[in-house]
Amino acid sequence: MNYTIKDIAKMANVSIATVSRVINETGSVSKKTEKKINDIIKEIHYVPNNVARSLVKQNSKTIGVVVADIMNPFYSEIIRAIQDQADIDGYSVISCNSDEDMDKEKQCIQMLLENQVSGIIFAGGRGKGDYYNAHIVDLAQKVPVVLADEYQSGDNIYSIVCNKSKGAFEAVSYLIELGHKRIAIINGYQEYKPSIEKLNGYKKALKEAGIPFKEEYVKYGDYHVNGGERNIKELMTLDEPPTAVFTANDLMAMGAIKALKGLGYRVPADVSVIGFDDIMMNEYTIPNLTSVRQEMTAQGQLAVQILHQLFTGEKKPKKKYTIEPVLSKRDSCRRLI
Amino acid sequence: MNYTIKDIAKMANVSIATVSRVINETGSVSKKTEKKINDIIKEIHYVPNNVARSLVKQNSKTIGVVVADIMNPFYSEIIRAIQDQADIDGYSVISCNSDEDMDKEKQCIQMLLENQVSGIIFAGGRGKGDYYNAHIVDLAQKVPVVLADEYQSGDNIYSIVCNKSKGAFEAVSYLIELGHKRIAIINGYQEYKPSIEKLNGYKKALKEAGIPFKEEYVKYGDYHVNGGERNIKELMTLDEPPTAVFTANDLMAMGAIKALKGLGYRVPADVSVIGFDDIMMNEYTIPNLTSVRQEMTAQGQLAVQILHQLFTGEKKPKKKYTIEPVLSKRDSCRRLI
DNA sequence: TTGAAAGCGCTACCAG
DNA sequence: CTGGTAGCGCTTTCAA
Repeated sequence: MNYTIKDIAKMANVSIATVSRVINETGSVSKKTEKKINDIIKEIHYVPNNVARSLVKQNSKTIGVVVADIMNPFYSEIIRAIQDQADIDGYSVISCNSDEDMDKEKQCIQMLLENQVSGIIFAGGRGKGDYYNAHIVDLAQKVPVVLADEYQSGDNIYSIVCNKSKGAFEAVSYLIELGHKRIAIINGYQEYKPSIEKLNGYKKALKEAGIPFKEEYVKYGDYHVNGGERNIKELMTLDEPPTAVFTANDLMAMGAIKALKGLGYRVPADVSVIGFDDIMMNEYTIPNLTSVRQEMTAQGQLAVQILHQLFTGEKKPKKKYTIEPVLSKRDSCRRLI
Repeated sequence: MNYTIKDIAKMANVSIATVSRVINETGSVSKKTEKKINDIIKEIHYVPNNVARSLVKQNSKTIGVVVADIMNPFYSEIIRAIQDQADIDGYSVISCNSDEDMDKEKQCIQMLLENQVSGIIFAGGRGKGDYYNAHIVDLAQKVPVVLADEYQSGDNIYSIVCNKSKGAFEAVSYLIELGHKRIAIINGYQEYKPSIEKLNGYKKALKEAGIPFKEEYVKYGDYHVNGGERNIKELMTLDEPPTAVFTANDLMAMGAIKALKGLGYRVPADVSVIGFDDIMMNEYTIPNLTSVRQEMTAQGQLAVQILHQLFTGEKKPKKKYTIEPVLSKRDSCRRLI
């Protein structure tokens, strides 16, 4: 059986109002009764009922999180950061997976709303354009929304974006610095906003170095290992196969490395590879993958902080935050000899 | 502003009781009023307030999950399975990370209890012995507890364990089958129950094959990459270095592979390596790691099903379920020539 | 410094 | 088939 403040009140011969006061340290209570009540609380291992509290306070102190797939290391890291920051700021988090499926995403949102979450964080993988975001704009009328790794304008919507164009630019510039001129890109879904940005960064780096852009060095994959394998194989059959390749995420980079080794190329001796996202796994692969880091931890923290600022009103958050990418140099790139 | 059943009642000119009836499909309501109410619900996008419902029903339909670290791929997979199954059975899940720290774990539990979770699932990484589990036994008086990948007796506690001894036995037997005789083990924390089981399986396999057990082939690591690296380096300095090594988890296997390559050995040509857990990452490493799979997905599903059976009373769950390990053969082992 | 009481949104029981 | 209402555990206002 679970004790309630009513039980405590009876045991201490005071009213429930007084008990509530000492639990919440609100209002004044005599030292004596305070001690008595606190002793009882300890003795019976009283656990306050957050459900009741949420109901009366009209505030659940709970944050909802929607990600594509919690098993994907990219999202695991964001979720972990969100949970840690939520812990610090005093929120619980309920999370769910959308698998980038519209219906599932709507189901997630419904579940979170039913649970009266105070705000919802969406983390990545939803850049399917305006149509896709229409329901987010609606949602934001009910509850503040934070988009991590994506931008959407609208009332009550806050965005955290990573400068992907710059990330791509730095990655490709680094390859150029290493002496590479035949640099390919295995990009993400074509016409997908992040892909466009990455392509822009890629082109800009080439342009600044005076290297002509070649359409045949541009491929599009599906962010999975297979996409990396398939595309690198095609690239290596070109008359002038690339000596370096930049991929839109790390899994495709791994696929590329795998395929290259299969074809008898050495990485990085023959071909340099650089990925995007910098998932934890990169420290374990062989060779350790050089990658563009999007600071997922910072994004997750910031997402919670934005909501917290909103709830407490202590600070008015910006509508858009930009996180600068960082190049994590490891062992998969080498100077062209 | 959020609508409540009161609003709906007013709009439909009925009592809130009637509205509640159509929402929950309980009690009889005339077709006509039912339609009227349902129309209004749709029109105003009514979202039921689960917090209020939980309070009166004394049942939150929420499950709490405590894992060591959601970023660890081993746990991500369990969490994902838990979330999927919870979705099917109609529960929300609140999860938190303990980092295998006793205080943090207790904090997690407190948070979950405050949120009135109907049951709590602990997933792995807590096999620190009876002392460590004392508070779990207490907890189980308040709420049913499921331990995934661990056993603990006690009232209201349900366990799912993987037969680790058998897993180790099969792994080592497989190496023996491939002709290896000098087989080392890089185990987990010494005196840690899973480590003891794995060592037993290892010994049993050797014994059945008539291969003498050698103490010098037994090492203990910390489940991290470094542990694998350090230990394999020591092993390779032996007069008779092993031709195959079995590690207690996959990260140590990766560390071992990395160190072996650094020392100039080829994997699997010179040394075969086999891991434990079979995390998703294994499909991406080079070579793909052969590993003992613990069916985390099945464990997560089962954990939720146990709770569900308990809540509905439709079936009395067993106190202990055993999941049989499966050897995932990949590319990191080769026949000894 | 304290208590009584209203009420958060909902379910479930009892009457009609 | 429908409505009135008690009450889930708690916070908060108003009085005392």
